[in-house]
Amino acid sequence: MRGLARALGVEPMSLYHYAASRDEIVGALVDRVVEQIELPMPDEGWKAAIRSCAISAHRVLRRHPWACNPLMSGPRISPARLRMVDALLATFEAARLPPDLADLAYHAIDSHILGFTLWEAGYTRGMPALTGDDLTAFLERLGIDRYPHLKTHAEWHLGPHDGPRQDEFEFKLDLILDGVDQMRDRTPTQSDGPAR
Amino acid sequence: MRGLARALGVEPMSLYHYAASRDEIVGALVDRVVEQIELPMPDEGWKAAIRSCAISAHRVLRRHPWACNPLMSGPRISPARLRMVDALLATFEAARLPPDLADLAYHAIDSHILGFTLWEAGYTRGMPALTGDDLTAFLERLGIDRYPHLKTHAEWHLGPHDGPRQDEFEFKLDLILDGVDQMRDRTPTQSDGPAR
DNA sequence: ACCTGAACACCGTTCAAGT
DNA sequence: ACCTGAACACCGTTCAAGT
Repeated sequence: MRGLARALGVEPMSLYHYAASRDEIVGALVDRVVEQIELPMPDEGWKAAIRSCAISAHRVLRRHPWACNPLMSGPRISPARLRMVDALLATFEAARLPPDLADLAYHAIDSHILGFTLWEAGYTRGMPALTGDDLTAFLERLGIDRYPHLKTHAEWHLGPHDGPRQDEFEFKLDLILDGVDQMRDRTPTQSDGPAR
Repeated sequence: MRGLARALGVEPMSLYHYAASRDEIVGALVDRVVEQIELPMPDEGWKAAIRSCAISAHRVLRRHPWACNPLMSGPRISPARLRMVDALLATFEAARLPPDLADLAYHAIDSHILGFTLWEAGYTRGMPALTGDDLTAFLERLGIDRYPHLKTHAEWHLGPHDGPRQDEFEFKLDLILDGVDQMRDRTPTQSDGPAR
């Protein structure tokens, strides 16, 4: 509040003429972020549609990590958020997922988008570009020798990992999508035929 | 700080004789939480071991949701945390996962535990035991009719879901574990034989 | 060694008073 | 209508001073 007021060249209390509370302002800002997420395009198949929407959400939220916590805590009833939820559910429905599987899949995707992005933000913030020497010194200081497998893992990280690293968000996303896809094949829909 | 001091019947500044900062106290409390998580037992197979450790972590963290954010943001170098990370990596190593897959799997599990639990906490906090009538009124007020698929989904939630609901944490956890397992089978290890 | 009073630099927010 | 001064009830933290 005070910072925003200063940026606007105004006293903090003036803000309360335009917004009822800090939460209202944060909620509006979150909505501007969520608006930027590309909605799933149903004509490319449900998996590809969900996939590109999730990747878009991740890319957008990575630029605004502060928005993850407001989105996760409390019922975000912002229009953009509702629109996105509706579009995701529409995609599952068009794919003829049975409602209980659609529910599981939707929650899995939603929690992956928000949870992973927040986890990732904390992770990269915790590792502030430590170069090799600083990192080894850091590791020594906290008694890395008592954790041999962690040490091996850290040494592997420092070595030359061959080839481009797989994107971790997409890795986990595909595990979810492929798993749901397999369950969909095993659970026949009401019409009992493949979705067309 | 002030609340803790009041609970101890002491002035806030006295605390700084025992701890350097608020973060130090929070870190110590987080460690007491992480200590309660059951470590993976290697003799039951890597999948079952990781699975029961993750479920234990979820159960513990669900009782202390405030610990998720401190665990995610910043490098938690607490002993219990390091011990758990080391045990997870040891399990992947014993299963002869190639290091790049072990890295992906470990991050997927870690982000699932912390990210999902935090997501879940916000979700259940946002839905504070709304009974049917309150919820329908709430839905009407925010223009649910503009989101038809969300409306269908909400109505399904209100109806009688047949059978016991699958645990969502375990659902996503198994998607990760099974997916990693399949990738392990496709990627031969150095010794080129099945892990014994 | 252990505790505290006074103080500092922060928060979000209210309300009556200004123009 | 739009802004603000003064004030309130909060934070975490420091430091010199108490016992």
